Amino acid sequence: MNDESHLRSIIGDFSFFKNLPDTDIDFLLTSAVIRKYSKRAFVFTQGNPAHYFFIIISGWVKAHNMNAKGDQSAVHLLTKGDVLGVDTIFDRGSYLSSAETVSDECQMLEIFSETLKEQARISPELAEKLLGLLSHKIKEMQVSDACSVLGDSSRRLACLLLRLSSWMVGKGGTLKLPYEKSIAALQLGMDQATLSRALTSLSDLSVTSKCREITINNFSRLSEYCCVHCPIPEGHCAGRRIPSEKRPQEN
Amino acid sequence: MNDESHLRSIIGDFSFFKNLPDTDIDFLLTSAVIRKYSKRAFVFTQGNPAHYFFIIISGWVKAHNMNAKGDQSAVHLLTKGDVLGVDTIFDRGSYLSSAETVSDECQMLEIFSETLKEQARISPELAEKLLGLLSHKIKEMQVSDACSVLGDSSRRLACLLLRLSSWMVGKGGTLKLPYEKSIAALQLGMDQATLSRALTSLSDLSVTSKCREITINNFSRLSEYCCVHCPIPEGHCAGRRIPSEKRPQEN
DNA sequence: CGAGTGGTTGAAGAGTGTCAAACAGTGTGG
DNA sequence: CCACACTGTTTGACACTCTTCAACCACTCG
Repeated sequence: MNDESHLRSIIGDFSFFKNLPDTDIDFLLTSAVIRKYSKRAFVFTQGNPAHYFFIIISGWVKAHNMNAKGDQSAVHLLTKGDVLGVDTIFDRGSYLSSAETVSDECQMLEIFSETLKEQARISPELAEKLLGLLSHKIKEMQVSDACSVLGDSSRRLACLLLRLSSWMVGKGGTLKLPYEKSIAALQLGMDQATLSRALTSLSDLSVTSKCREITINNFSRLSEYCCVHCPIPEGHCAGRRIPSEKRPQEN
Repeated sequence: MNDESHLRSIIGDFSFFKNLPDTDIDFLLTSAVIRKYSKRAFVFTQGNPAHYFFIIISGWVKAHNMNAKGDQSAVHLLTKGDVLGVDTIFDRGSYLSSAETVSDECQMLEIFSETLKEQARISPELAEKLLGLLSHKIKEMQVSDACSVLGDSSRRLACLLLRLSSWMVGKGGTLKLPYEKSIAALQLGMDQATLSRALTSLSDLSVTSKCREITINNFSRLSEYCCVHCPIPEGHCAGRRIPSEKRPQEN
């Protein structure tokens, strides 16, 4: 399979390209490449000029800022279908955060920023797609902000587990944490030791763990434990599992 | 002065309308009104359908989420020139947070969402303006996220003071806090009592206060105290006052 | 004057960060 | 096969910051 048809077969999955006119897709792909990264590779670094934006094809990427002493903040974890760096194109021109892979076999679709910007000027559909994308990103930031004020560390961890398991159906199940616990601790803004203790304390809510395999026996019980304190309104957080009779209606 | 010319005289100041074609402005203003709010009025409430977006003409507005128990989170404070609710138009259709005025004499320019969306589809200039606006909002959220991990409460307060005084020139000066200290505490994610103590502790850095009048005698000294711990790269935070030759080396 | 609001201060306790040691899993090399 | 190093994680002890709750103060307004 040649590069061109390989690209096309992959992008069919991604919501970014859904409902975009073929002319837009064709034009964007003229400058697009797929690049592979190993674990702990930097995709880009804060402060550097932003020539590309990225769509994650596989793997997990940590977007973060780092101060002079190496402390990290504003850690967001992104995966398949998520987008990196669009916000730089229309405001800054340099990356505000760094992006570093935290899993093996990360693949990114990389598109030249100027191409995107150019095409957005002549395609209302692309422009609207990007507006939706940025709006969605703002929403996600608000959701993860909300998690960080949920109260104690156990509740914040519970919130993360619920969001990571939002694709799972049924009453409970086992989840493989897609990245290291120390990374999850960064994401939650707590110390690694605190996360470890928080996970232990969740055994009261029948959450058990063995290495990175975390078993949640009762999603709705966990959800009642933390989502009750969450300020995000109904229907905006996929993690929430409070049984439907307890909330008005969900879509 | 009639409504129409009054509107036009006001919007000249706002970056939102800068470099927009007259046709766009004309069309947007067909549905625009200016509304006044007294202190502690809700502009909109989380979860409600988003029919309007807002440009703040004067006053300060607190955007926040509230959980079932009344605890607030994700508090952002906005003022003249800032925009409320654009992100809802292209992603959700309902407000994710609530907006409440926190100062007297708040005036908002209110534009019907559908009008904006419609016009953005046919005007590349407007679409690009909105893309820039959303990108900028993402940046601001990242900056305020960064503030919240600056370490202890004194440093977080110092960060806020520097950002609020970023328009001031010279070595130091006196700033009138534009909203109540309890609101600032919410914004910084700390208790009101903690903020009060933090402000006292900043007297070591010759920051003094009398009610809402806060005097900072030495911006760059304050900046060295907190910005050194900040992960936001050079040139992205208006609050930073560290002379540029000093930055590279630390610790 | 009393009531109401915004802010300060004090004492006590909970929750976290820090530091350090210990442990488990993996890969390497003899 | 074991010894060893290396990394990721857990656990314990301790210090410290922040929240909580309370009383109190300063100021405004009827």
